[in-house]
Amino acid sequence: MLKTTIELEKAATILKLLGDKTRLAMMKILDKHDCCVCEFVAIFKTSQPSISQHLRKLRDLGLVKEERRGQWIFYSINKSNEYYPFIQQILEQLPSQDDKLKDLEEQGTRISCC
Amino acid sequence: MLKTTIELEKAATILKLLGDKTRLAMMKILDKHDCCVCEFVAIFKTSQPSISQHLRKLRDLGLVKEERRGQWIFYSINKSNEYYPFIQQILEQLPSQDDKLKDLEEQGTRISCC
DNA sequence: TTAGTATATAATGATATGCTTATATATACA
DNA sequence: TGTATATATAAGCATATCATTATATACTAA
Repeated sequence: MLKTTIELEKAATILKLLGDKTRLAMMKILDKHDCCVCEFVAIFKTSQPSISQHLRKLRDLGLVKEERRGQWIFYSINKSNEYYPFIQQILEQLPSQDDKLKDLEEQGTRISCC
Repeated sequence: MLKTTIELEKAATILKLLGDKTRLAMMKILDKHDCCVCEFVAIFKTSQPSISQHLRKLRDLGLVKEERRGQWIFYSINKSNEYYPFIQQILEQLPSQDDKLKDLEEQGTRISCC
């Protein structure tokens, strides 16, 4: 168990952000693998702008980082964020979302860009 | 670390519920002490209906239980809820809210009903 | 029974959220 | 340069959320 505590209001802000199934699944996936936007678009049944908007919210709080690699923009968990330990403890309790990525690989979608 | 995992959609629902500073503080307080509604009304700067509505949401998901004691209705954490371990790990990382209760005692407000 | 206290619920309104469509920007490549 | 691809942003809309005020219900005690 972690000893550190986190200010309650800040915790509420983070939990609210994680309290959306798309963002929560994104964070769970990102905790293990970097991903580009097109992968998320393929994984979740929603539009590209919707994915971008979710990522922006996560980025605005510093929970994820973005990095351009050529044509693509890869997102990764920001492990140096001061709230990462708090978030990680939550993510650890969630089932792996690797099956979602695996489905993409089988479809060949993941290989197309990443 | 807990071994159990929790369905992702259910986790998102719970996190969304906890993603409100009033409800999150309530849960943190309830994790240590039972409380009646009038205490919460005194602690938080909001109306009694607002408090009741927050408690209803927590109750609807089975996160808290209510118990009438005469004129008052006491709320307590529902430790037998299947998601309690998940919630507890989150609450553990938050700072104690005992100061809020202490303030009430000093004002004499807590003693009035509880 | 009546008055007072504690709590819940209903109705309403302001603001937030999350999606969609349309468009802008940046890169890759022929 | 022109076209295609990847991503971000803007605008608009439907729905959700959270507070407030008003009212209903339940219990207590005179």
